Amino acid sequence: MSLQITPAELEIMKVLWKRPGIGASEIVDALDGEQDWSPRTVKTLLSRLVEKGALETEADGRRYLYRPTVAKRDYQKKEAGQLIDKLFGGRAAPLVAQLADARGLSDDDIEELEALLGRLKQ
Amino acid sequence: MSLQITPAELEIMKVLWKRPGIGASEIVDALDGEQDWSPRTVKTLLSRLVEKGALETEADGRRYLYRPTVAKRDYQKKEAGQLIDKLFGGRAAPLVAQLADARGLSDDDIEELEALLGRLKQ
DNA sequence: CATTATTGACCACACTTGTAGTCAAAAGGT
DNA sequence: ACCTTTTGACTACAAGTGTGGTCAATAATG
Repeated sequence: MSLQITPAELEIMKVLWKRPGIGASEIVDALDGEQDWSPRTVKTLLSRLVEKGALETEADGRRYLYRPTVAKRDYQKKEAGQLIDKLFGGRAAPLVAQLADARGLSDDDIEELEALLGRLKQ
Repeated sequence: MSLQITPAELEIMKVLWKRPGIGASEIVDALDGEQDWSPRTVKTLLSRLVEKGALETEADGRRYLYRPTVAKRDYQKKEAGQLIDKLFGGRAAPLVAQLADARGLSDDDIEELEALLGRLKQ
């Protein structure tokens, strides 16, 4: 299962990661302000996501409730891994270095990372 | 300049970041083993990259020499930034946490990151 | 010099993606 | 019981993408 989620589809996934098990109209509402999509467009994206296996449906009368089949965390992991394989020779450290350079890590970030590294070293 | 480089095009860019200023046939050779593309395909990708402004050309007799207009480093930065904006709420630390979880940082990675954090803290 | 190989310009074509329309069934209001 | 609204199914269609072909000019080679 390759699970190729496009940027537009990802917006739908983000809504459903936050509130799994809602129907199309709630998704349209949740996207209001974020994306300016016709309800038709949202429907198409939902169908494609179901077709791709990224969402599963549960019948609820005349409509479906949608729910991600992939945890957000797993998807993030996969994407992050792909990025470092694609551009950073498979090593994470250079990526972090670029991030630091690109946008500056906040003090909070730095502390969080130090704590994380501490845990990794046991 | 939006500079949207597709995955196939990126393979060409990687070759040229390593050896800027070479011609099409050298690129085909360099890709041999990596990608199994016909020379025609490589030509098309080169044209599109030039069209997009990601490469500049220098005439060399009957052919062109190609050279990236964007440094690899800048491109990496942009991509890393896009990823964390798209999926990690704009914060770098969660990304690093996922990486650590996803593929385990090596001892070298950890050391490198600690040194980096040390520098960032002044 | 005649033939062949290489190169950029242009073209092709199927698949994906963003964005949405049509249609028919069903649900809900009056 | 009708009319309207909502929903999923199917369809559309242009732009982008992967993959490669044709063609004419030119360089290299016999």
